[in-house]
Amino acid sequence: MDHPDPQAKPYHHGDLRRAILDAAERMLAEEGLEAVTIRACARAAGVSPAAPIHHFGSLRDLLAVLAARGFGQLVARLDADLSQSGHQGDRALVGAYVAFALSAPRMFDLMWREDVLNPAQAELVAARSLALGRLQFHSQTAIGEGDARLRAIRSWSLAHGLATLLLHGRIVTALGGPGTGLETKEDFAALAYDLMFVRG
Amino acid sequence: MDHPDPQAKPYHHGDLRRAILDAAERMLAEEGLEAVTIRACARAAGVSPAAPIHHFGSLRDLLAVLAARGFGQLVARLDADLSQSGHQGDRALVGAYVAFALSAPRMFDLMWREDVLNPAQAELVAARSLALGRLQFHSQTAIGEGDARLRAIRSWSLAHGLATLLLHGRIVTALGGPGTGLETKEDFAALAYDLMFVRG
DNA sequence: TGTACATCAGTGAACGCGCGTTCACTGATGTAC
DNA sequence: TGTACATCAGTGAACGCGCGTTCACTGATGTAC
Repeated sequence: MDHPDPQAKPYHHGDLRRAILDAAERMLAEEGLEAVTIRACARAAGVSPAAPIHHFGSLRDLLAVLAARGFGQLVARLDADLSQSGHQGDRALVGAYVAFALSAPRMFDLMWREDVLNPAQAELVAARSLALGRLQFHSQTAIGEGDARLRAIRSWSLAHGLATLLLHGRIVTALGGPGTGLETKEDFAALAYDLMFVRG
Repeated sequence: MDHPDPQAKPYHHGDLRRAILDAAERMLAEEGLEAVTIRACARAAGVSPAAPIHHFGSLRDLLAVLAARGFGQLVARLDADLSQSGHQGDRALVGAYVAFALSAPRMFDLMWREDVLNPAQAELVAARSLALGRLQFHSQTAIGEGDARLRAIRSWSLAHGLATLLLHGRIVTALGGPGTGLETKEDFAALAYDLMFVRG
């Protein structure tokens, strides 16, 4: 046979870095952050435990690169949902932000878990600052009174707080429940948009 | 000598449960969550590692009881700051909530770290639901338009999001900085109150 | 006031755990000439 | 087109780590009679 045996594992993988990240992302979503270890990623990719270290340097750096992916996904979602929202940018922003958090809860959590990842990792720094710039941009596309920066802080805080509390299940427990019309996370996600219209 | 030697460590401590919690709280504040281990608490209290287990059952339960303390402290702060705030309850609430988070950042973080504590621990369940009830109460003391429950969700989300983002240092990085008038966490804490007046 | 006994509080040695990381190495690839 | 050699990608065995928890135990306290 002059063609290589397709069963034979080649010594060089070809795209191991990506394969390891894919495995990490899947394990994060399905089994949680604690399941994402150097050794588990290596097992999932079929390589030795030293291979991920070779590509990422350490677990903290691997998790940072994974979180960078998360910020990239957030940006993609914001851009897709808000491309034609016009004046209502800051309102739609809250909805899109919360929707992202609910669709990838463990990734969203990881993105803020600076105790467990290397917050100075280069890819993460780049992806995060890009995402935060986008947040600021979208929050300022609305016409309204007041300091644009204040509006940005308010939109982001509201979105982040609502997303976080929803993921903890606390809002449903404390303020929702049967008969209240607020029973599922989806009810609250839909509500996110309305929140921006509440006047104090 | 017919009085007991004050140097001699008595076999029974007298108030070991409280002493362990005190040690845990101090280590949490000074060294971070990772420093709070069964063995470290035991060392700090001068007992064997099995003693904390005897009182709390497990590390997850110990941390839950510690978080229950945190919710108690939050309630105390809210009640103190808001006792005579009149109509502006929901606005002062955001300020008080953020001030608490900034004054005890690691405790605030622990209170929401359900991956690391036992969220069903009895003391924690009681303290948390008391605190959430207080939040709801204070957010509804203001006169204003709209659904009271929506207003409560908005106030709490805004407070929680702002507190969380401030603790991550992200708002200062993204939107503040030298020359912006928003440089320190204190600047932002003062701002929390103002945020409630922004109109969209 | 004593005594017997149940219960509570804490001991200290030991176990197993899977982990991240290191190390000297080998297999494979690409490149200069 | 071939060859020499540097560089890159991955191996696999080993190390040390402090941890949470268990266990059979002992010292101390309180209570019934």
